[in-house]
Amino acid sequence: MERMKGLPVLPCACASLRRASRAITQAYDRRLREAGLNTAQFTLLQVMQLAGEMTQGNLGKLLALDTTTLSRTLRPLESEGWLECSTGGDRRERHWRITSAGRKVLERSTPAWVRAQKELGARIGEKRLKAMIEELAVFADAPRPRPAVRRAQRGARS
Amino acid sequence: MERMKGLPVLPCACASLRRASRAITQAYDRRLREAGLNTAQFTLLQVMQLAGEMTQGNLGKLLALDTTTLSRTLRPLESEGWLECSTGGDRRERHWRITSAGRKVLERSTPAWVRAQKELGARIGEKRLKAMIEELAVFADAPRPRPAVRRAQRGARS
DNA sequence: ACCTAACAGTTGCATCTACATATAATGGAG
DNA sequence: CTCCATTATATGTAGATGCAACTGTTAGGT
Repeated sequence: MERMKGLPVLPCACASLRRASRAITQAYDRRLREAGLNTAQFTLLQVMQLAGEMTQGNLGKLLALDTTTLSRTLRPLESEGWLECSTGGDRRERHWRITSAGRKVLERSTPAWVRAQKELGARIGEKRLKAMIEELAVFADAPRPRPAVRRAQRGARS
Repeated sequence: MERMKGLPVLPCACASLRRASRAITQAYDRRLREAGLNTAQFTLLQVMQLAGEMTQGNLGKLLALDTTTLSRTLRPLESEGWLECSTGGDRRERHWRITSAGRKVLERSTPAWVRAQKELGARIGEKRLKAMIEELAVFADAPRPRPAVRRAQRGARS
């Protein structure tokens, strides 16, 4: 009674997630493209706007993104002058924040994002969309990056 | 009452999906790595096993993957002898199917996949995981690739 | 039969993503 | 204070992903 047909349910949770992620990303990218951004860039700006200053590592944890990935995806945004960074007391850390230019780009592209999200909400149902968003946060949090195993990896045992 | 803390809910459905997708993919990849595969490859084998022979285009629709992506991700699997393809009556099409070698690799790696999925189910709850998988199929289907707009794109109007 | 639009897949190019490894900075044990 | 494990980030390398543009094939209208 929900849908006559559609894509088959995949047995693998990960494949299901990746498929949906690709499908939705394509839809959002098409909208955001009008604003000259892709989803990854828009997300970084939006999150930095909401979260304020953050270290690169914490941003990675927040987005479940490898720090090494951020090293490269943040650089273009810095070059554009949308984000900036400075070192804190700990000189290893990079503290990132959005600039006023970045806020301007974010504002300018937000209507495209709203449109994408509204279109999705219209198809799925706003309530259902909201439920999904909240559930996804739980899933993103579920697989902790293995607290064990890591340290004894190459620690000189000899 | 659900969880004391965890990752914050993101406002963007797409960002939520992408974050969860990255997090879960990393977990599955760690398990599948023991078997010498990554999630994308395992998914292709698993789907081809379940779906039987398919054209590249239909496989793309099934997985919400661009055909051009499949052109490249399928090639290594063909080189390994895990998938094979032939042209049908329509000589444009490539009909793909899993080989017996592919089935063997799939069988060999399935325990690692089961372990990853079990671990996720243990954290989230089996019921909740199942519900999520089903809901994700609906989401993957939601954003049809805009039937209109496309054809009149570069059609010689002059 | 012919012509043209639509279609299936490939290739060029760009970005995202992550693991292994390297470098620099910190902090705790002695 | 010195040494070494840990931490934060960068770089090398490699795969996934998609769009634009291209080639070859099919089908429909004339």
